[in-house]
Amino acid sequence: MATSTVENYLKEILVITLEEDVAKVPMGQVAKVLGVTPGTATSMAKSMERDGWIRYFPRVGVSLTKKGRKLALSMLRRHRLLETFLVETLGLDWSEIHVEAEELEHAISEKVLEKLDEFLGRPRFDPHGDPIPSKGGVIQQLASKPLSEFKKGAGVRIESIVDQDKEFLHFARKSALVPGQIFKITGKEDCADAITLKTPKGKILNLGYRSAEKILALPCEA
Amino acid sequence: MATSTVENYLKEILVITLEEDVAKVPMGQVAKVLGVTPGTATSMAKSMERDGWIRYFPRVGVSLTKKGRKLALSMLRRHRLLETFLVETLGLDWSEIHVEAEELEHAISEKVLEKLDEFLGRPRFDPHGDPIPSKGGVIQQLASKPLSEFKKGAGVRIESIVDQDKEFLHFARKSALVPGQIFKITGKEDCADAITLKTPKGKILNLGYRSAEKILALPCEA
DNA sequence: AATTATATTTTGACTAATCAAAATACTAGA
DNA sequence: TCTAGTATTTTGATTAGTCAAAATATAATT
Repeated sequence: MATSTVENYLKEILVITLEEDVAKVPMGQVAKVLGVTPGTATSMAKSMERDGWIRYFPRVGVSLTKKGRKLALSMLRRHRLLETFLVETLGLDWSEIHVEAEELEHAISEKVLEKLDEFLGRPRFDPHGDPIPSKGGVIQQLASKPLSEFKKGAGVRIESIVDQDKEFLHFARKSALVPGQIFKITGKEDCADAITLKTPKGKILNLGYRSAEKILALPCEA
Repeated sequence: MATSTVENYLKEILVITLEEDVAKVPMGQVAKVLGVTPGTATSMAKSMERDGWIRYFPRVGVSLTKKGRKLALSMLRRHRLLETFLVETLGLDWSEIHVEAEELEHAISEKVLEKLDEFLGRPRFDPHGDPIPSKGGVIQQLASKPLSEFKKGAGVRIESIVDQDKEFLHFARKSALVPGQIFKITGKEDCADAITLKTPKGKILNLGYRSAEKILALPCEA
């Protein structure tokens, strides 16, 4: 049985490998996303390797074993289903759900999760637009990319917001930068580090690259 | 901030003081309900006293401080609201909800709890019939009533014995008719003026109405 | 290649929670 | 009152998870 600390480590390692498409995650990064000192991450890596959750390559990083990946996917499923529940059923604010789900995901049993999934109508995407892994651990990977990588004139549909920062999420929602929303990229100035978006209704929006990188989108008809 | 272990100790101490109407709970009982060794309960008592959750009287027992009682009531509220949710909304089986709520109660925030309460229509009793403490920490005590007034099939928990007659008290104790004891009413014959009770262990007990009127009980799960 | 900077690991220490088993205090019966 | 039995506390040890700071390895720069 994994402790909830172990569950957190596994989930974060999975998210990094999915997002950055790397095989091994360096210890520094593990320490950073989990908010612990590097030494702590190293000692956790050792005990998690001892228990068969991960493989640990000294001075290089860690990767998930089959067993570890399975649990990590289960945690991601819990997290995203809970976020969906918190928004859809309880009406919580978008910006609050991450923290709440972070706690609940360790306490909810497989049985309750299944009931919840059924109650929610077996959703396949969470409120951020991120895919919810199936019960069997299959996760649908989207070929979405940051807004900053689209060309001028392209039509895009927002898929997800990468950043979990409360203020940024709040701003995003205020600006209709939410999953499913469609925009046209009307301007792109590399020198000015700025992108201009336009909604189908004609509303104009300006974003810096720093922000545009945090918003993933798929190409679509404008 | 209390750890979830501390939350569990507080909640169990509260439940005992409510059910048995005592001021101090002996360490042996604390150890038993929490499933730990007596030594563990003692050392927890000391550290919880240090942190102001309880008062610890060596060789006697513990009682809740104002701060401890407040948190204990909040835990009881969480627990009972969650049980209600699990039964009413997700349709879990009655026999499963306790264990599930036991885990979730430590992970759910005040904010989510309020939303859940609202979603459930602010219920005042949980599926077992136990009262749900209000947000402000007020718990409605159920008015107990004589055994003779329950219906056949009801689950009851003995609250008190009205009669002070020595012989009757002796008989009551021999028959396990003591506060806290749980029975199911398996038979009720108005004509024969008789009630049949059954303990969880299957022991059968017959009482006449004259006696049944002297025993006060609360509804509870059988 | 030598030096500097950065990332990682080690070491030693700490807290919370637990157990087993020995020691102690209390209680009830003879 | 003395003793036997029960309840409680102590003691010493263990595990998980953490930090700070020193030590070490690797990478980058001159």
